[in-house]
Amino acid sequence: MTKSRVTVVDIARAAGVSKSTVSLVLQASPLVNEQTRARVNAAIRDLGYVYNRGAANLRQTASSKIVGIVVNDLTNSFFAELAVGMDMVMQSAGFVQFLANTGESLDRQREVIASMREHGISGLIISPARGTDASDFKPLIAAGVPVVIVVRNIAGAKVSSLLSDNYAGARAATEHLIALGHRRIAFLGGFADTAVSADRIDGYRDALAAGGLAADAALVVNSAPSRAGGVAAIERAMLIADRPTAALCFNDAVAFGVCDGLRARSLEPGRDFGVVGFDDVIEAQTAVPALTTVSVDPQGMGRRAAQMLLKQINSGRVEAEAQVASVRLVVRQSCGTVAGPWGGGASHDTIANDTMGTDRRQHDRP
Amino acid sequence: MTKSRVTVVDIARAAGVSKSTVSLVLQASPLVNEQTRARVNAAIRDLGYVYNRGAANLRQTASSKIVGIVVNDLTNSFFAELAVGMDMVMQSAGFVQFLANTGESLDRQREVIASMREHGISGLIISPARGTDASDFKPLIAAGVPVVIVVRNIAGAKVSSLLSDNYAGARAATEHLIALGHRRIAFLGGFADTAVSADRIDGYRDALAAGGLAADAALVVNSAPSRAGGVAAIERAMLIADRPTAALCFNDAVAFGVCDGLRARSLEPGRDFGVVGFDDVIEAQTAVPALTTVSVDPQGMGRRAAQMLLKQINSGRVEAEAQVASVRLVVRQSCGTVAGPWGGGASHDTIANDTMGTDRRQHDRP
DNA sequence: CTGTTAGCGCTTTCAT
DNA sequence: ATGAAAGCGCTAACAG
Repeated sequence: MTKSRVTVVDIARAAGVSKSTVSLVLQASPLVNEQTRARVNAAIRDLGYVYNRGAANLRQTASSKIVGIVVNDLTNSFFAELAVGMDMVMQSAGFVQFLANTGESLDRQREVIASMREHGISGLIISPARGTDASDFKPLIAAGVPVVIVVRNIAGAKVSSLLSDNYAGARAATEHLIALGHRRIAFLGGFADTAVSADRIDGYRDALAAGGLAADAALVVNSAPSRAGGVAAIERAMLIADRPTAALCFNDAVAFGVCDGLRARSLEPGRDFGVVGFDDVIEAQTAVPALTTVSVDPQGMGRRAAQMLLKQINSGRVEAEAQVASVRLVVRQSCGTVAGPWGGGASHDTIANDTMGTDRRQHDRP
Repeated sequence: MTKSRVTVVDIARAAGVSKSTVSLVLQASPLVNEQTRARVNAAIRDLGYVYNRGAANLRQTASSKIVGIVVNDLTNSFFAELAVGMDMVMQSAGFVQFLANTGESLDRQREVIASMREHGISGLIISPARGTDASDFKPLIAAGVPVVIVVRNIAGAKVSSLLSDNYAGARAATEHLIALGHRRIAFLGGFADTAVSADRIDGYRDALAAGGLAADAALVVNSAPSRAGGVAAIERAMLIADRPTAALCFNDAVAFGVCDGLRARSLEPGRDFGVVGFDDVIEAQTAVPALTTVSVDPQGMGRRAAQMLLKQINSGRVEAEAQVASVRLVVRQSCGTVAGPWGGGASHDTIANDTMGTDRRQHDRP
């Protein structure tokens, strides 16, 4: 019963005009008579016509209004927020987005990128899985498809990237803990083989050194960057003979886990033990009042990445512009029961509002 | 420098065959000689050919290997997990997915669905924004595009749906609190105008009635279904003259907020005050040991919804099958410091493992 | 302002 | 087992 498919020619016939006129109406061309336009639009409504972008795209030289977004762990609120930020600007720009989660699998990542290419994406934003190689983006950029790498840096990839200032954030956080009088400060969570982790640990170490504190390798404990990982990490950290009194956590999930673990030992995070999280998520800002975090505003970062991509798509130039997202240390006012030597002070105080360096080189598109 | 675009005809020329043969190779047809196939594949590799699914789809009668996923709040971990579950089965099935976040905006939802249709999705999974009307899906189903509604029921929509058993979950949770000796039990968080909220409140009320407890309207307090909302809700609840001693929370985010709020008043959730959350998220399972939750396994639900959709896409029939996802009450072992009259017992104990009703009616596709 | 004509890259009979 | 030709739904010249 349902007609096979309503096409331009159907509506052309119904409106008593030719396909081309219909096409012009569809593109809101000013070259068409008001009367005809009205008749055509009526026919479109009556017949329930839906525009076929696939066909249009085949003919047109313009790009496809589709972008791809690939993330390594959508389960992590940080990436969910990031995706939401991208979604906002992409929707506003009339784009629709493929979204794929790799779960850190390089195979899935490769498949998914290939698939997106076959579907004609005109740009890609990716937070690469661990172990991603710069060469994985070669074909894309060779084909003139702009790519924006976010969150994790890929050395040697000649594409745009947007990274948070992990070194500065970790350093500021550690200095904050030192200023509060802590001498045994742990770095908890995350895997050592990522650039993100390396940068944060560098910042942490340099702050310790600058503060005249020795770096004890035992105080750096790896774990999954999850809440469960945080619980495990703090438990291992507390086994050390000379226990830490504070910790910088790889991310917020780890920090939450550390808080859980502390409470299980009757320690109050913020009073008895200093905790600083990383990769702050919006909602968390109202949630754990005693927790200090290094905030990177994931939604804002997502929006910015999306804008970087759109700029390239619209200009037709693929660039390799490295941007660093600013990062700020947020110290929350401790609430009610929690009060002690630290954390009782400023509310949402910005300690460091950091760099936003820009280093651009661009190559023209062929 | 980069060639305009490599097409089948280019690789046909390079391999010394015709387009049709190349097409056969691409479809892994057995009708083609091993030798030719090899030459063609070599050419494909050499020229860096990428298959154009848009063009293929235009000619082909088959469906598009693209599905749409629309959620109302990706910021909520529940939906992020749901999306991850869907992503898994869609990727495995060789599909790629559009994902859009509506943020409860009906306008955005309409735009996004229209846009996805124009791009030729062959199916849609949607967690509808508040206020979505059944008629919004009419055009889709009229066109033979299968739709699966998840999480929130839309009365009168003649499409498949997958909902969790909110009534049974809320009822079991409330009965659990009653069994622990609570007499003043609040229902915290969520907006009254959603079916989800209504069902949960019904389960809560019926459990109270069955337990011989009066339903005090003051004990039901609405708030945003977020962590911040939970803090607000518990604060309002504690203003009541005859205070509650326990609460069933609209979702996990609210429950976390309630815990935050309790701690701010020096109350320990689980010992001093009974808290039950809803919409349990995987990671949370290891995270808040003292919290009882009604678990709906969002990833599993996402996988199941995706399978429902794929079944319809592959069979070419659009059905209207209502499924109810099972729900279970999980009581976690209280940890360390927390010990008291309740919650000190079983770990991950399944109190209610509920219905999985299935009611199917199907209409043939035109 | 509107109609004609010619493809975009692919699949698909139908011949060979 | 392979080739020739037609056409999917649309846009882009170019005529009128």
